Amino acid sequence: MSRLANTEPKRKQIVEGLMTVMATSGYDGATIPLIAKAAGLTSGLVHYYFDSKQSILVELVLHLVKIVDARFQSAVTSDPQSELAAYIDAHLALGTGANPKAVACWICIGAAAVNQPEIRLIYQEATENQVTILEKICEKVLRAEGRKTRQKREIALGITSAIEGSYRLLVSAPDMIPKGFAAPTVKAMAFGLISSQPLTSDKRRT
Amino acid sequence: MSRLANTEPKRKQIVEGLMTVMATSGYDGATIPLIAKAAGLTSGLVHYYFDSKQSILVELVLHLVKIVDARFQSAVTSDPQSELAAYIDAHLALGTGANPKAVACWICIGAAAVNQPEIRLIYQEATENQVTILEKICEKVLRAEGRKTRQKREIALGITSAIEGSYRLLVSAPDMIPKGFAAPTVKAMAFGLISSQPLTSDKRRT
Amino acid sequence: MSRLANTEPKRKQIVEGLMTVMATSGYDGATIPLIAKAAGLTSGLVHYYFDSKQSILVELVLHLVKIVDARFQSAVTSDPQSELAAYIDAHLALGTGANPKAVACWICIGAAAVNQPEIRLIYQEATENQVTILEKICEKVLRAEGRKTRQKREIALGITSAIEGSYRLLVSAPDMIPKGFAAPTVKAMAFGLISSQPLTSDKRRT
Amino acid sequence: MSRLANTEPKRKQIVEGLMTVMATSGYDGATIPLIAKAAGLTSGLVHYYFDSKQSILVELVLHLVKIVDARFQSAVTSDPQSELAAYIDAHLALGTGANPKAVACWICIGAAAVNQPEIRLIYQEATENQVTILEKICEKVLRAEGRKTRQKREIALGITSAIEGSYRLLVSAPDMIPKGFAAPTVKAMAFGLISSQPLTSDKRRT
DNA sequence: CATGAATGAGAGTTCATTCAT
DNA sequence: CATGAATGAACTCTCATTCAT
Repeated sequence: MSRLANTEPKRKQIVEGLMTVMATSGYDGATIPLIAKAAGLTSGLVHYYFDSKQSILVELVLHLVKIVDARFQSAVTSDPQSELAAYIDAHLALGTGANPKAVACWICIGAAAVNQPEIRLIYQEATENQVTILEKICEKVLRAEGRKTRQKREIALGITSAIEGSYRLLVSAPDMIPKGFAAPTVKAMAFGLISSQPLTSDKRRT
Repeated sequence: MSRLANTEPKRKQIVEGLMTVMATSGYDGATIPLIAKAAGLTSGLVHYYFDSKQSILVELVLHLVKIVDARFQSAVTSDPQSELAAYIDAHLALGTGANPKAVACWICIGAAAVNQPEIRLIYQEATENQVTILEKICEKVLRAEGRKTRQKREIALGITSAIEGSYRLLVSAPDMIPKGFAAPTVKAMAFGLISSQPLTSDKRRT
Repeated sequence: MSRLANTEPKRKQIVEGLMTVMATSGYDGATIPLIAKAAGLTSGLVHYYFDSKQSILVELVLHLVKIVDARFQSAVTSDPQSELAAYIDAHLALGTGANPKAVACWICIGAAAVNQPEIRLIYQEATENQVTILEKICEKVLRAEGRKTRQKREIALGITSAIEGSYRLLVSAPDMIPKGFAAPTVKAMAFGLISSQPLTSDKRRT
Repeated sequence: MSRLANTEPKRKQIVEGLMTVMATSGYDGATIPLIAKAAGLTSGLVHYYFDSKQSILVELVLHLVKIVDARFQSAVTSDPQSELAAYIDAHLALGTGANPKAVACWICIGAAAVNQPEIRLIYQEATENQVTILEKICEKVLRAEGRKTRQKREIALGITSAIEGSYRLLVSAPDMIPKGFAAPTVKAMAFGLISSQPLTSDKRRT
C-alpha cells in the first residue's frame, strides 16, 4: 500500500475533530490536543497530516460546503418553486437538529474570516457558489411566475442572508427560536421577495 | 484632591479600543496589549478599569446596542410602514460604511457566544430586545394592512435573521455585495413576508 | 500641630491592617490595596507613611513583640516557678483565642525570614530577647530547685522551641489541637526539662 | 515509539527544583522560571508535568514526609526508649545539616498553609500521620515505665511541637542555635514530659 | 507512521510603587 | 495630607509547533 492509502481517512478524522471541538469551544478554543483527542489521535499526528491549525480550518470549510451540497443534491427537484423550497430546507434543516455542529462551526468560520484572509477567501468562494446555484433556481422561479429576472442576484443574496442570519440566531440565541421556525419563515420571505418583482409584461397579464 | 476622576471616558476609550482591534483581529486576536495600544493606554491600566477581558466585551455589546438604538430613535416615525423601513435602515446602514467596525464586531460576538455562556446571554438579551421592538412595529404594520397578527413574532425573527445575515455577508464576503444592496432587499423581504400573512377577513368578522 | 502629630496613629493603623490581612492571606497575599482597606485608608497613603511593603512588615514584627512583652509584664511574679508558668501562659494564651491573628502572622514572619534577611535579623533579635528573659527565669528556677544552671540557655531554647512549635500547630493544623492543650503540655515539658538537670551537690542535699 | 517516557524522574526533578528555590526564596518567591532553572528545564515543561504551581507544592509535601519516614524507618528499634530517641533524631538531624533545604521548605509550607486551604489539609494530614506514629511509640514507653497512658496524644503533640519549633529556630534564627543543640534538648523534654505522668498504680509498685 | 516530550513566545492578569492633582 | 490613576515588570499558565525516538 502506498503512503497515501491511509492519508485521506486520517485527514477527515482530524477535520471532524476540529468540527466537533469548534462547535462548542470556538476556533481559538479548539486546541490541537483537543482536536486530536476528538479525532482519537495524538497531537503529533495532527501536525503530520496538516501543516498548521489554519490548514485544518481550510479543509473544514470545504467539508462543510460538501455537506450542504450533498443534502441539496439529494432533494427531488420537480418544479422551480419546490426546487427553491428544497434548497432552503436543505440548508435550514441543518440547523434544526440535523447537524447543529456544522452550523455552529459555520458561525465561527464567519468570525474567523474577519481576521484570516485565507479563510475569508474560501468562505467567500463557498458563498459565491451557493449564491450562483440559488440565483439559477430563482431565475427559473421568476420565469415560471412571469416576472422580470433582472434582480435575480439580489434575490439570491437576500435569501442567502436570511439563511445565514437564521444560523446565527439558531446558534447564538437558541432559546429565542421556536422549533421549526426558520425554514417556513425563510421560504415565506423568499417567495415574498420574488412576488415583489415586477411582472415581465403587464399587457399580457391584464 | 486626587487626579480628576475620569472613569467613564476611559472605559469608553478601552471599549472602543476593543471594537477597533476586534474588527480586524477577532476576539481572541484582540489581546490586551493591542486593545491598550488602540486606546492609547498601557495594558496595566486596561485592567485597572476592567476586571477581565471578557468584561470589556460585555460592555462593548451594550455599547453596540446603544449605537443602533440611537440611530433608530432619531428616525422620523410617521406611519407604520415607514417606521419599519426606518428600523431596517437604521440597522443596515451601519454595515454600508456607516460603522463597519461595529458590524464586524457583532459578527465576532456571535461567534464568541458559541463558547462563552456569559456572552451568549447578553447577545441573546440584546437580540431579544431588538426583536421585541420589531415585533411591535410589525404588529402595527399588519394592523394597518388588515392582516392577522398571529405570526408577528415569527415575522420579527425572520426580519432579524435577514439583517443578521446581511451583516455576515457584508463582513465575511464583502466583495460579493453590491453597494446599497442590503437595505432595499431586506425591506422587500420584510414587506413580502408581511404580505404573505392572511387577511383578517372582514366579511366573516363583520 | 506638627506634621508628626498624626503620624504614629496612622502608621499603627497600617501595621494592624497588615496584621489582619496577613493572618488570613499570608505576606504575599497581603497586597497594598488590601492592607489599605483593612486600615481604612487608601493605597497611596500607605506609601506616604511607609517606604515599602517590607518596612511595614518590619514594624509589624516589632509590634508583635510588644504585644507579648506587655502580656508577660502584667503577670504577677511571686516565686520562680510561677514566673516561668506565667511566661509560658503569656505566650501560649495568645494562640488559644486571645490573639490568633498575631500568632498566624508570627508563623508567616518565620517564613518571610527565610528569604528576607532584614526580617530574619529582627526576628532573630526579637527571639534572642525572649530567650534571654526566659533564660533568667530558668536560672532562678534551677537555683530554687538546687540544680546546676550550666544548661540554662539550652533549656530556654528548648522551651522557646516548644512555644514556637505550638504556634505552628495552632495555626497550620488547628483541627488537630484540643482546646487548652498547649499551655499545660509546654509547662510540663519545661519543668520536665528542668528536672532532668543534675543537682548542684548531692552531699548537701542528702 | 515515542521518546522514552520519563515522567516520574522529571516530576522529581521539578519537585526538587521547588525545594531548592523555596528554601532560599520562599513559596511566592519560587517562580516557575526559577523552579525550571533549578531543575534544568524550561518553564513550559514544568507546566507540562504539573497542572499548577500549587500541585508541585503538594507533591513536595509528600516528598518531604517520605524523606523523614525513610530516615526513621532505617533506625534500629530495640527498646521503646531508644525508639523514641531514634524518632526525634530522625527528625531533628535533618535540620542540623543533613537536609537544611527540607527544613526551610517545611517552615514555608506551614506559612503557605495559612492562606491555601489545600496545603493546610495536606500539612495537617502529614502532621497527623507523624503524631499517630509518635503516639504509639510514646504509649510503649509509658507502658515500659509503668505510667498511665491516658495523655499519650498530648505527649505526642507536645513532642511534635518541640520538633516543629526547633525547625523554626534552626531556619529563622540560625545564628542563635548552638550546633547539636536541638536533638538532645528535645529528647530531654520528651522524657521529662513522660516522667511527669502519674504511675499506673503506686500501691502495687511499692 | 506515530508518539508525546520539549520549546518558546505570548496570553491575561496582578501589584508595588510613583506622582499629578 | 490624601487620592487613586497610571506604570511596567513580573507572574502563572497556554499552546502551536517541532522533533527525537
